[in-house]
Amino acid sequence: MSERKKTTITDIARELDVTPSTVSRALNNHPRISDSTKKAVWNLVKKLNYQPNNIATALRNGKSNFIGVIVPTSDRYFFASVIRGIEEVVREEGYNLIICQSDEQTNKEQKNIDALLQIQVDGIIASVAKATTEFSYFEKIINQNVPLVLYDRAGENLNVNSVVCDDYRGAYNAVSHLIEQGCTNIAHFAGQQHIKIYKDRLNGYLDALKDHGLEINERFIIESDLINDTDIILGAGAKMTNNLFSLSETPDGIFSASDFAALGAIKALKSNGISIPDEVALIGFSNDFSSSVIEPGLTSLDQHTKKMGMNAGKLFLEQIKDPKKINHPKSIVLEPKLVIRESSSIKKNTTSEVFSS
Amino acid sequence: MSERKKTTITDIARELDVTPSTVSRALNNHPRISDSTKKAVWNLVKKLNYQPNNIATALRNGKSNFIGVIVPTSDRYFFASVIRGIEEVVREEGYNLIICQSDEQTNKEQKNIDALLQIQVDGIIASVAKATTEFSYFEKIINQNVPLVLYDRAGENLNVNSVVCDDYRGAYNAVSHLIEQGCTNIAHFAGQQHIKIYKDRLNGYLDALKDHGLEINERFIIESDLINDTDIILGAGAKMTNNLFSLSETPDGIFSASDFAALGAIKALKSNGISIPDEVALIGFSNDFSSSVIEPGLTSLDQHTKKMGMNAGKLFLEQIKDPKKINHPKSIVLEPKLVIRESSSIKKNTTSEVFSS
DNA sequence: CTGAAAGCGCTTACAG
DNA sequence: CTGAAAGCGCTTACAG
Repeated sequence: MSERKKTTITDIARELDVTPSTVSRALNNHPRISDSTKKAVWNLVKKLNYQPNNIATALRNGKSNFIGVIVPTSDRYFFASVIRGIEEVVREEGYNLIICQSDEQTNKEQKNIDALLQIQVDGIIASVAKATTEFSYFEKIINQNVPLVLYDRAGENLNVNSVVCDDYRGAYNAVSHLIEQGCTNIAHFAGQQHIKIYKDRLNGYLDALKDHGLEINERFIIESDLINDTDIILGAGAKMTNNLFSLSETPDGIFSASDFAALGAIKALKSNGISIPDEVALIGFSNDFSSSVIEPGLTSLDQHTKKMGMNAGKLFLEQIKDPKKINHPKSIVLEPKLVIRESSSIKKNTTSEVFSS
Repeated sequence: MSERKKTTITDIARELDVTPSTVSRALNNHPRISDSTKKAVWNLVKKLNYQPNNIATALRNGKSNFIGVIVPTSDRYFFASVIRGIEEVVREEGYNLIICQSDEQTNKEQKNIDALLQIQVDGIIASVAKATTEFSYFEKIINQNVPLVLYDRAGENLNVNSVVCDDYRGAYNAVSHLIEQGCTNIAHFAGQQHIKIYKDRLNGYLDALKDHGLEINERFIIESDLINDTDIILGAGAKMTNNLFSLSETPDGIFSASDFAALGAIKALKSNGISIPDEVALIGFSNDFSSSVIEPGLTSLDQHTKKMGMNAGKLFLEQIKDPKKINHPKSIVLEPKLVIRESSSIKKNTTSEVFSS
């Protein structure tokens, strides 16, 4: 078996009796290279199946054309969709993505950041791991003047470009919708409160209750880590639901900060013969594909994940093109869209949405 | 704003009054460097926050430590899980993954391959796009002596390492299970027959019928592209089901080569008041998360996706370590596991699996 | 229109 | 134990 033999610019130059400089320029379509040499070079390139060595170019140019993307976990539809959005935008400008998973753990997140910096990425697009409470590692990126864009979960005090959801508004609208449907005792499955998105969702919930003159019942607010493991969170959602319904006073609505916990709740309610949405209406968050699969369909908040990715990509490109702008970082805020399904359509059970999410 | 200033080995050398050679050796823990210099180097590395430049190392060593991974689409749980498996195995050996999506299209697949080769990946792990019928581009990888490992969808005549499912056996077992449950008229939602996995699934279906003395009804075999877009395939599954049930003779079982088509079928059957599994039993393929969400739960075939990824990673590492072995490529075949849920439990409706997939 | 030369940051065979 | 030198494959300012 022959060695991995790769044709180089030098090989082409030798064959054509010119210098590597000329070949390089021909390949880059430099204006002051004659058409005849360009043609000769191109022909030979085809014939020898020459592949430029990006690594060498990267070293020479100080630009790798890599963007590091950190996702807390790629097992979820949410993040896969964000990646698609990023890719669509940056691929056109010749960037390749290096995707890393932090698994929601701070130490993995830090390892990812170090690895990406060593690879000399031109920028990092990240969503902060749930466990992370302190952002010095992200400051490390900034200090090395590597463009950083955060999406969905942004560090509150980091002065960087970001694209996030208006979680407060989403929660507020969801709970208001439940109230409009006639719910008066609405429970909330909350996430860990050191994470901004979950704090915002809780606040949206609280303010919607207040603004509608409803009382807040502390026992109806259940905080948990809303872990991403689908098997576990389904069971956890069911357990929280069963706990809720062992109270003397029970809710007639649940707003869950996670779709999966809400799915577990639906399963638990059904197996206890509690009718949805008539006795209890539910709303989840994220509009995962499975919320259109379950019956009754789960009302949820679509976070425009692909759009989120595309915006993150755009912010990155802007920052690359005009590095000074970073002194005035932008935060793009997307308003989540309430996708209403059967789980919250108490009165007007008109068209049940079956085949689209 | 200061330039992106990166400390280099040369900087450290100058500061310590030694040569870059020494610093490089110290960093690589070379045995013939004194402990004192090593210590001095390490201290300065910490202090200056030195990050080795992997790009330079890659160029010098002719080894990038990148592995290119091509997935037909990362929107699906299936592939996300494979990636996890690969990553877990190869990360330990210092490899980073570059993930590309072909979106099931041959031209994107080819672009991905070219991009990966230019980036000088040390190997490529890929699953062939559905549209691809001819494998010259994969031969290009092989001709450049870049290790290639295929997973799930392998080119039939490509002589490379691969890890695949025993789709024939999985289908055979699924259909046999339906027959054991009492089904005698079993329909099949088939995929495109130029793709080996779908051909194998069809053959497993056919042979199971034959071996159990059941007749084959051509009108019960419906071929389609089983497109990955969840919204579309749900509707398509429903439509195929409605067509089936407009025939004079209707099936009492459906074996679908795709989970999503089966989900669509369940929705259609339910809205037509046809009871599952009593009147029609169903089995899907892939054991997507959503098959445990729908009610009744969809029986499906688990493909051990993470294990598939881990095996692909291992095959790659083996090949890197002993390049000669590739003359005798290995094919690891995983047996899919039938995960039985309510959709196929006609008689023995014992324990309904609710919170685990 | 093309060439000669230097350099991106690292590593390693050769020498001492 | 350490240094001087060459080179990985490319690009580009300088020169002609």
